[in-house]
Amino acid sequence: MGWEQELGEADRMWRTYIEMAKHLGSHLQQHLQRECDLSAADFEVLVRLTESERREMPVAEVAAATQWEKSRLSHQLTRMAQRGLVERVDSDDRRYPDVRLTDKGYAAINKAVPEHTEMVHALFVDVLGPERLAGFAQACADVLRALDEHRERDCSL
Amino acid sequence: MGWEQELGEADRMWRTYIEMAKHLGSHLQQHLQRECDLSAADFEVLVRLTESERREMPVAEVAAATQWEKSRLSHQLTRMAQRGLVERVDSDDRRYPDVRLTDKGYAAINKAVPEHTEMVHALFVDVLGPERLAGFAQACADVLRALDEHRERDCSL
DNA sequence: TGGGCCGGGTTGATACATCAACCTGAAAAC
DNA sequence: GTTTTCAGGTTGATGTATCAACCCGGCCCA
Repeated sequence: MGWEQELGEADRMWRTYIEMAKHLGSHLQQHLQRECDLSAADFEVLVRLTESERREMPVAEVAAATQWEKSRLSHQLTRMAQRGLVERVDSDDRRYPDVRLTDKGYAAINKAVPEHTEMVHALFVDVLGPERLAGFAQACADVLRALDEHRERDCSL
Repeated sequence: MGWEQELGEADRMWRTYIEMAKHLGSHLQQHLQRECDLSAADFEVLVRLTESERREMPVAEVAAATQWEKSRLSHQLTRMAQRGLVERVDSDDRRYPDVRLTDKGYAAINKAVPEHTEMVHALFVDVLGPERLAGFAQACADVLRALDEHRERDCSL
């Protein structure tokens, strides 16, 4: 043994971040589930669909927006369709069907978004305040950039 | 529609955080899976077990450390036991068995931790630098505190 | 001493994530 | 015009997360 007792400052800060991310995520998720009967996955798909004027878009577009694997999305859409939140509709190219938000799905997301947003503000935005929030977001952006660079290096090997 | 086009600064910053958390988490997870054949859940359990001198502790202690539900932990331990990473051993009180790190589990975690730590430094700690890291961690701690307070209010209703 | 209580653990069912294999039909190649 | 190719979608299998139901052995109490 040995290393695990010798956590430096930086590692403890990393753990603080992990703790925060875990708790914040599960809190928001549980709220969504209990109050709106939506999983985080449901919520994400529904939000993307509202970003289309016609409440309908190609599956590939949802996949691009969510950055999910195609199979994950397909399974998710099957479950959501069974629960009546969305429906698959054929488009001109029969290979690539569209997904449409049903009225039920529309009602669900319109109830969920304001509640979710309120929660995000209460637990995150308002806690940090404008300046610290900006700094925090900048830090996140920097980490994201580092991740992209790292991924590029990995691919070029 | 309407609200979804009117994202304020704060909401875009929230999304930046969500993006970062998602990418960073999945990157670390994939690395762990590919290089060490460990899931994030495996990793967490193994780390907690190394925090005991004897590589062994009561299930309840692991549950407390990870803050997992008892059933989640039980399922996880079953799978890890099947793969030979841990084993359940009876303690004096037959109701509450202990979990012990096997040699295979010990080897796995000793390979994984340094790699994981290196990755965390490369992608997070070193990207932010000492001052910004401290600010970031402080922000996380504040959000955590807000979460705790919020949860208390919820319970007292 | 022999019920019944009770806290912690396990099990089962369902939802979600991931990987690999497969299907499908439009468009390219011939 | 037939064959090939191929991007994108679906399906199945396995691992993981969560909830509810159940089990079990020590403890309390009569």
